[in-house]
Amino acid sequence: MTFDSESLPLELVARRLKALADASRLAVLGRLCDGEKCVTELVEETGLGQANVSKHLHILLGEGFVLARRYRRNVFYRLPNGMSEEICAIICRSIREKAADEKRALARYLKRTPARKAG
Amino acid sequence: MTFDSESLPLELVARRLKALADASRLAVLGRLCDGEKCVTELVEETGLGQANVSKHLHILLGEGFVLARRYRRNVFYRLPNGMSEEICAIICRSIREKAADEKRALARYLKRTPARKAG
DNA sequence: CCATTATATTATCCTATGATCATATAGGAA
DNA sequence: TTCCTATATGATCATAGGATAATATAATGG
Repeated sequence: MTFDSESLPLELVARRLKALADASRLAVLGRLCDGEKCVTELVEETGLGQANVSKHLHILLGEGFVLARRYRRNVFYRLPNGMSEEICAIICRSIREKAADEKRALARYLKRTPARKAG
Repeated sequence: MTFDSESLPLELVARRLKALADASRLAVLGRLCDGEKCVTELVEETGLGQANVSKHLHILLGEGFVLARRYRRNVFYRLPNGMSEEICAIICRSIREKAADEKRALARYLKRTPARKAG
């Protein structure tokens, strides 16, 4: 089956998706699209608290959405591959398609029921 | 940028991902891979409570992961397109790759430090 | 060693979310 | 209408998850 519920526990899949499904973590990943960044840079660029960023990175690291290396006092994080971009591209596309659908539906509706003055 | 944080609010993307990121909802979607099902069938096949299934379907519907049609007393739900399968395929693949990586790492480790009797 | 900087961790609070039970609504048959 | 079935909704509870502040740990320079 497509969802692999037999071979892979759904809990695992859900956990991995959950790691992505947070606006702050998406913001962090977004900043890492520019390239490797240390925690302090991510804190500055996202406006999130340091502890907060650290924890989000921990979650992302645990699910393999980022890689880390230490250099001197800094820990640099980076995107390991195209996985997260791939997923986000799908989601973004689906949101745009839905918005387009709703726009068309609204247009049809307005065509049926002639415009009236607002208020 | 790859994550589209400029053009699409990350909250929207996160919300859509959250709708997928739940084992019960993945189970429901998995059952729908066979084809259209009514709520009662989904309740039987997943073992979840009826109210529970209804609510999960509501969430999935709201984010466009399922479509619904009423026929007589039943409401039939179905998958609209390949979106969710596509995402789950990526996640499943990434989990398998991670598992394989960890297996290789363990093998290397065992090679370095010779086996000892357990306990 | 101590001081400083960078990151991680812990404790806490608050909100969001999932499960369950009970109830409401919708659709159809008698 | 009344009854039955199918689905949705509301109330409640328990738990998970995110934000923050304070503290701990790690790395380096003096």
